[in-house]
Amino acid sequence: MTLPHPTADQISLPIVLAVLGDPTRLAIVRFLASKEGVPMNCGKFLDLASKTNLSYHLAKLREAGVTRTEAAGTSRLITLRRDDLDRRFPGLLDSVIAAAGEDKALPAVGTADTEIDA
Amino acid sequence: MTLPHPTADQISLPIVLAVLGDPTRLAIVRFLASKEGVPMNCGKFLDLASKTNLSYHLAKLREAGVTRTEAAGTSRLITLRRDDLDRRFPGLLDSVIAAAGEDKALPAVGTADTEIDA
DNA sequence: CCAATTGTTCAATAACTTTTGAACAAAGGA
DNA sequence: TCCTTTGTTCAAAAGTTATTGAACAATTGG
Repeated sequence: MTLPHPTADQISLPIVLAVLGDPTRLAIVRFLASKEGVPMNCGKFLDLASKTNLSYHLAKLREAGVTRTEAAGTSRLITLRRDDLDRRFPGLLDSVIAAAGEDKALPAVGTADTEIDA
Repeated sequence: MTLPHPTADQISLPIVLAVLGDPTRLAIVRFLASKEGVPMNCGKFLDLASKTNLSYHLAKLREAGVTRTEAAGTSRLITLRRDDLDRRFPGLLDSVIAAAGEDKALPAVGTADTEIDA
């Protein structure tokens, strides 16, 4: 039931970078970061990709150690592993998120549909 | 003759992250960062990959805007585009390089062969 | 129990990336 | 000029990643 997650020291920098290098996953992470503290389920990301495809990308993020996924009834709660990432790679997550904000080519985080029912 | 490089504002975050997510390219960037100021030609990276393969990876880095490549006789001078990257994505390059230093799974930068003839 | 909700798995496919060797090109020194 | 050095290009092969739809599983509410 409990899904496999790497421990903090198993998190690999190249894997984290490669995982964040995908625009869909970067958008997921930005959205998580913009709502830190608010529990997110997969459905919250449905405007970013199809349900099946989200399952794939969320698994990639989890396996890389970027997110934590916990079962909660029929839903899953997805959170950023900010503590682990900050301990392991200080400043990295913040600079990536800030950089994403600076990249005019990227869509703004938290668009219409995803905003409802916060 | 002059190879194509993106302008600073054409540099894309997801592309930079994806490019740095490859272990060979991350090693190249770490090596460049450890020798900033010292002009590097492709041959300096020959312990990281074959000549042909290096040509491929160095082109990726250049096209992403991470490095600059200038022709110099029969050689090419490769430099990190630190100024452009820092202006565009403040702190990102430094945190990636620092993170690479923290990642015990990555090989140490600047190994034997690459050290000769600095 | 039944139905709805939420998300996963599977197999197929498409698309991209990496790696390789052989052949080529340009510059510079003997 | 010829040879060496340095690096590129090309086509092929191998490997990897992303995307899709159909089928499945688990939980919860009626």
